[in-house]
Amino acid sequence: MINPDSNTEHTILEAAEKLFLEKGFALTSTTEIARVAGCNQALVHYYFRTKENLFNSVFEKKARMIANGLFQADRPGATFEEKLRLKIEDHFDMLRANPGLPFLIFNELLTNPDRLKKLRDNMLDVPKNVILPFKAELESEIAKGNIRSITVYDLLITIVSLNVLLFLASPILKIIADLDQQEIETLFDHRKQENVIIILQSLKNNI
Amino acid sequence: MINPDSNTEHTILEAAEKLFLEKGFALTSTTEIARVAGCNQALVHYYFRTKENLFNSVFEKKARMIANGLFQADRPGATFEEKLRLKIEDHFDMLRANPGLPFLIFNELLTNPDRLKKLRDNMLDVPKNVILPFKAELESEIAKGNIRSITVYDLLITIVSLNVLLFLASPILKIIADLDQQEIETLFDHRKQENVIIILQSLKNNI
DNA sequence: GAGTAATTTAATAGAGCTATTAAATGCAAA
DNA sequence: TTTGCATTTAATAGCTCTATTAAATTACTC
Repeated sequence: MINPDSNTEHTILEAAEKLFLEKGFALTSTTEIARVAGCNQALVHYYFRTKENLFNSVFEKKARMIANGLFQADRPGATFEEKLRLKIEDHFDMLRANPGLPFLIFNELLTNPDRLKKLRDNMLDVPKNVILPFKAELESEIAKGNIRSITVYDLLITIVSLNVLLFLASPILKIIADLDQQEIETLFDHRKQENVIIILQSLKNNI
Repeated sequence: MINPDSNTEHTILEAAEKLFLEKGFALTSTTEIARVAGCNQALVHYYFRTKENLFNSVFEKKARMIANGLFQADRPGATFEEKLRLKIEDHFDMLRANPGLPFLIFNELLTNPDRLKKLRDNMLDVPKNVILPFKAELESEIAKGNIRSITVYDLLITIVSLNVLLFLASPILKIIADLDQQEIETLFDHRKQENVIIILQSLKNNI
């Protein structure tokens, strides 16, 4: 075929992505990846040499996607409240489109300190590009007395906590509470609005 | 020694607990447990027969602890707000005393469906004993117009999200934001209060 | 169609893991 | 001191996994 973006390579990457997202790095074998991709196990190594390389391809692809999700196009005319609502909802939608991602990230970063340190070094520009502009807007609102005093880091931790834990826990919730896929989707719709309400209400100024 | 609660067995259990909490079931080998416990690898199997048994011993011990944490002694005189505050703080303190627990639970329940189903069957009485009494109080407050309309499940999801994700993410936060242990402890103190504020504010009725 | 390079396969080396076994050691009562 | 039982050790069977290799097959070029 002489590589018109080698279909096999792509198939392997997709199989790996599916399995890594389901079970993490350690519990996924190259043999299983090959089985899902419908090819010989040696081919996985032929295209990616090591399992580690293959994992990094998946991981970096996903990390890039998250980063893109954070660099949202800004809505210039909107009020702060409207901007914040959209930020929360965009973050929520990104997670909903990639529900296995929180598990993968937590699992790998917590069990593999090297990966964590490498990530930190690749992330050095995030504060400047993502956090600082938002920080300025937040502090302006606080100065105007529109919202209570809070750091941008606290607000971010709150958004991430409410949005991420839902997707992390939803496979467990699904079994424990015996929900079908339809009910899970309904829950997601509902929690998206609930998370917005919680955060907006929690910022109100009670002088 | 003829077993005055076999010290070796206990040492192995502690080593296993430490390692399982750090790295989960799959990444912890009985060889490594033996190394940390300072004994021969075969001894791990002599006392617990299988790695699975050993893991269950650790897991059940922790699960029992969590359950005890949920069955709080009630404060009969307190207002609903005060009771809720204490519930959030107790939950937070339990996690703080066992910061590795959320990782262990998520990791094992998400990668091992059997364990999840077994847990569900052991948990059938939790709704009745823990949720229902709280549900009654919550609905009474809503009826009185003291707080906005919300289900007890939403409130619980919010509490768990805010409290759990902090401890799940703190090892990552520690590296990314380059915090020392003192700064982490300060962050925990602060977030405990912040989580209470967020939840109480989010329940306010805005008629 | 021959030749060449890319792709795919089967086979396996080498490492690590769990669990078992048989033998060695420690201890306490008879 | 011997006997019996609990504990500990060394050795290893049997398995799975990653990665490599050499050989086979396919695709493309001339």
